Amino acid sequence: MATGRTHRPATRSRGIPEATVARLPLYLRALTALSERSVPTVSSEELAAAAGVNSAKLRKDFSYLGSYGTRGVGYDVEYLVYQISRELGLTQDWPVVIVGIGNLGAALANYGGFASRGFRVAALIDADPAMAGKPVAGIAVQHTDELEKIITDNGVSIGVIATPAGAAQQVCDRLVAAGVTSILNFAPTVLSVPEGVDVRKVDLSIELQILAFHEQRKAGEEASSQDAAQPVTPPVRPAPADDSDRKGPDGDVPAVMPA
Amino acid sequence: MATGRTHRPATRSRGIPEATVARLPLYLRALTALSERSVPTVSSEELAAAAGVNSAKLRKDFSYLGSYGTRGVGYDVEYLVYQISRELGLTQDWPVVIVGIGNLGAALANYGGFASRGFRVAALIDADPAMAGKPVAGIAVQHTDELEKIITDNGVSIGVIATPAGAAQQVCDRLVAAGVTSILNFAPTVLSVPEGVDVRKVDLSIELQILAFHEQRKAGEEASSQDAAQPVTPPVRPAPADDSDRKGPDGDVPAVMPA
DNA sequence: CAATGTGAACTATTTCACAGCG
DNA sequence: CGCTGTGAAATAGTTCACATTG
Repeated sequence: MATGRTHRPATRSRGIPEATVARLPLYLRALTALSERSVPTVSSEELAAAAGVNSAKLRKDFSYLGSYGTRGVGYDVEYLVYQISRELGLTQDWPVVIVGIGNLGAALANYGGFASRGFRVAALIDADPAMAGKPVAGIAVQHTDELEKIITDNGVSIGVIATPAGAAQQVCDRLVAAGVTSILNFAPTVLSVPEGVDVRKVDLSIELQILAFHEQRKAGEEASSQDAAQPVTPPVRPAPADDSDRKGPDGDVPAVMPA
Repeated sequence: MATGRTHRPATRSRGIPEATVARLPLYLRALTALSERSVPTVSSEELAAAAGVNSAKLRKDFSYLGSYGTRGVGYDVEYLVYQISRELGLTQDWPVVIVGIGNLGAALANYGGFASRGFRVAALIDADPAMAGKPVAGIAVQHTDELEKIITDNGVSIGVIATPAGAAQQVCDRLVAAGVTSILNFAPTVLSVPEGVDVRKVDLSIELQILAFHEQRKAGEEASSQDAAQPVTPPVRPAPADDSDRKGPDGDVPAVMPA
């Protein structure tokens, strides 16, 4: 350390903060809806409401892209759709492969929003020989053996992994070796990839667990202590010298419960 | 402003930062894997590597839960599994309903990770009368008419929306009215919910677009300008007085490009 | 004069670096 | 002596509030 720049800056991309990038698709979707209703212009207030953010944030976000609004008027819908699309790289075609055509993979292949903006399902790949040749969403599934060739031939740079967790890292490695540099991972595993490869994950059970956390809190606000049964293994302190040494998160209240 | 506390603090939950909460499921998964391999203890370094974060962050995260480690040794795997499970509310049973049993809904219903930790699919609900009674993942699909009754009878507080975008808000409203206070939304729409209801969204096309953004940047680093064809509508400036007024994001360089 | 664009203030999150404990 | 737990520093992200402008 101490060498000035750390391992990887990686946070801002081209001056555009990551948090902003993550919201651009949201704005784009709202704008597309307006465009379809032939709305010519929107104010930051209106668009922000449609995208579910507040207007100051939206204006700040847009300010990173440039000055695309008109003071006193708002933003030209069509123009902004184009600008954001371009910024996101959606004015070009992205061939995508989906690996793992189980329930989820098939659902993804059938998902309309896939094809809509710039993305095109170039191939469906599965390890099961029995799947090979079967059409899913109008595309014949190909065997994993073909993976490298498919990637190369189609110039695929984005791969979607919808395999079981056990196969994900291996598939990932092969995708990366074949030239894929962006991966969307639906398998419940942490993928390790070389520098320069982006991974985003979509994880149902993580999302549910986060909801459960907040849900539990809500319940706890009404009835202070625990309520439901505890069907899970009881808490056994590993091997402390004493017994009354657990330090709670707030302050230093010992193991004794007040209520 | 000036009134001290703003509209809603909402950020920290019970002293635990939201960012930390979002990582707890990751730690839990890594710990569970260690537990299955009968590993008794882990250091923050090892666990962090398994979870794909850095060790300082992990230790800080755990510090919000309490002091559950042993200096010089590390963390007791079993004990930590329990503590995190409890913190996340996974020591209780969460009945969940899935609304919209299309490709995606079926995939979710079949997803093993669902049932694994604390979550139980209480019902599958679909608006298509033809689906009613059909078994998906071993559970008979019920019609939307039953929604309210199902929620009430099963004490469901978490709902998963896997309907088409057009139906999502309506379904959401009904879920909330029936008592659901946490929603996991797979439909590509912004849901509006009353205060006190949590919504998390999982959105394939947003994730892809974020990847495309970074992918485009990578390509741009090698060949400076654009490369592929532009099959989308050209950029037409709405109605400015002049023509050379676009202000780029960086500094105040006019429309003229140097290279 | 309504609505953008943006410095400045504030809040959240990450990272550093090291004291302190088992 | 190795590893946790944590203040303090650094970075990132959000919100305020208002000058500016079409």
